[in-house]
Amino acid sequence: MTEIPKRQVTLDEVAERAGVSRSAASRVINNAPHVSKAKREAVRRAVLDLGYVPNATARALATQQVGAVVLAISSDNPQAFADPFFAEVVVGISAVLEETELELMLLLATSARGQTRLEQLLRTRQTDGVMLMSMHGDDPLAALADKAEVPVVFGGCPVTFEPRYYVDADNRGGARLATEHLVTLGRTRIATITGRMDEGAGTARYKGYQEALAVAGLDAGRVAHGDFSEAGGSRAMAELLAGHPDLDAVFVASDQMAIGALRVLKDAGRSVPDDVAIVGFNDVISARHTEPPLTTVRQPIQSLGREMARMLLGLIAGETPTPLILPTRLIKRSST
Amino acid sequence: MTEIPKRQVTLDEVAERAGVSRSAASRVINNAPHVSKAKREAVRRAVLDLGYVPNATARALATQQVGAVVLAISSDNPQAFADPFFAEVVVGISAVLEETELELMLLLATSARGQTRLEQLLRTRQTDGVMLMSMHGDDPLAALADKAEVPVVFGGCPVTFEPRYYVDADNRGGARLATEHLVTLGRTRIATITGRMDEGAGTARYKGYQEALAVAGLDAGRVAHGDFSEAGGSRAMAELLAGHPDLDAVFVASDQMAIGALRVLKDAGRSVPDDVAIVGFNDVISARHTEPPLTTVRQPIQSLGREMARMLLGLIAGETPTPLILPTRLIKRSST
DNA sequence: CTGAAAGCGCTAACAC
DNA sequence: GTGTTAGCGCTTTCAG
Repeated sequence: MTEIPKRQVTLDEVAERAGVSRSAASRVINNAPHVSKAKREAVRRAVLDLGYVPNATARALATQQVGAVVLAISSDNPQAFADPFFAEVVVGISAVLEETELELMLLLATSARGQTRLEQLLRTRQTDGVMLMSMHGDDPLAALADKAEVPVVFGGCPVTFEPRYYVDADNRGGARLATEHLVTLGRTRIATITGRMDEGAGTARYKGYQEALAVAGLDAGRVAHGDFSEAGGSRAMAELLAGHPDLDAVFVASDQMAIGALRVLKDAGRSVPDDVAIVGFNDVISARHTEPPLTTVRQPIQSLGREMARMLLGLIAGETPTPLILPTRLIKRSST
Repeated sequence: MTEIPKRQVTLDEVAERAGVSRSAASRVINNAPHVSKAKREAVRRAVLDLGYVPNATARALATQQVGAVVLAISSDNPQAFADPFFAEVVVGISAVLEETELELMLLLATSARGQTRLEQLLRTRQTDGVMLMSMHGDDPLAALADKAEVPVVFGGCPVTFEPRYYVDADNRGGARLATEHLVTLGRTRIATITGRMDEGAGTARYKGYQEALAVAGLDAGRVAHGDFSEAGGSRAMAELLAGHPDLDAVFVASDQMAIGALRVLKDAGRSVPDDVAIVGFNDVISARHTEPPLTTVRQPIQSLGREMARMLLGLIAGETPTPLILPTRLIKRSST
């Protein structure tokens, strides 16, 4: 570990030390052509000796490229980000970005302040690109983002429109998978607890449920709406039990809600899976530890992050990527 | 929503539009003194008309302040960040930063590349400050960070040294609380599953366990080491059962590990809490859904994030904060 | 109170 | 292959 230089070492110092002009030094550092081998070496040594690291800000100002992209979560609820889901997305994004020179900035746009910040980010190109996850349907920022000059990739597809660039999990397919599984098991009175219907994931999963039942010729009328939260799942399950006491299976649009539903079922004296079979969605860690362990649909969350980052990189490089739908698959455990 | 200006609007344009000099415009925007009320107004209007937003990069170059701080997670395991713990920390940090002009950059320094990046960040003041969570004990970066010119706040206290500035949860106190609770319940053969002993949280919790047993005059010899993971918890529990079959309680240093331990106990035919009482640590969401629900020690994770951010802000402002220990408390559920 | 001028550190045309 | 010269957009002395 070399000593820590007190002040910023400038390119001029490197050039002087190496006995070359500043432009030569600059060329070497950005390994551009038109520099003799000798000077190249001299500059290299000077860089090492002096511990030179280019000033990113100055470079950004000169090149008009910021060197950073932002992951923006636009939500009306500050706690939304606490969902382990995002941590996984971030891991995926970060893995891809680590191989580039780009930094990752995180923007939790929940207050009016944050929203304004995100808006400015989109208007003024203070970032090289943004990955946006918008958590409620009528988010005006989402529409604005899709038209912004700055490259924007959506994580998940908003319910109100289809963005130019996005990557999403196959929510509809996953839901169909889950529901078909219930059908295969011989269940005939299959209910569903939906997620928020103003989120793309919520509507898509509901659609998948309907499709599967239509194909099987079964009634898709046993529906209660939740909000992806555990408490919401409990509420919806109670509602279902009251309105459709005959149900023998439930496709629940998220594991969190399934956990809530499980408790209500238990309190009502219905055994899972004997009386009622349950399938969740997401395969969060706790899905393995419920009683009984939850059959659920797994979506490749880290891949989601990775692909978002890759798509953004492509966009920045001037490519025109096409939207990407990531496959989901059924994880069978004992709740069915 | 005003129209989106195509190009960057510059300060000069604002000045021209307002009919004042650039310096005057600049002063208004940074609300510095020495500007007549009339010009102030004119500039304000021009800003609004043109939709001017200052170029952060240029400003950063001129002021030598980046306008961004970084949260760096230094770890040997890329998956470490997937722990919901971090998501919560980020929520806390973000809440504080939202009230400032500072952006948050996220650096998951897991590969050699990331490590280098973090190192450079510390050497060259390319950031206004860093919050560092170092996930393994002998991290050379941690020591380097503590001596860096850049303001650095630690999240959690490393084992090898005490940083100048850090905020941590009261791990030792929490562990003592948990263990004392077991003592109060009349348990006398109390074992522990520790976390990684190269992390501050691991050693501190172990120390708390030892202290509580010393005070009670009980034997603190029933120890197995885990690594904070669920699988590690299972392994350690099996080891404990083999070596100390007489145990009647276990203080487990994390909920994840407790979940693993619970399963092993169940497989071994020991009932919880009748045969063996269990206390975990962290109060993660899944702790509420284990069978039986887990008694655990809650630490204020979001506060941890908030306080880290506040401390960093103080440091940047030139203050000299003192380290902060956040209180923990026991959450009683049915596993004890 | 006001404006001109000199940078911040780097890149990129442009002539040689 | 080489160095000189303008900037990038903003802040900040410094005279007036």
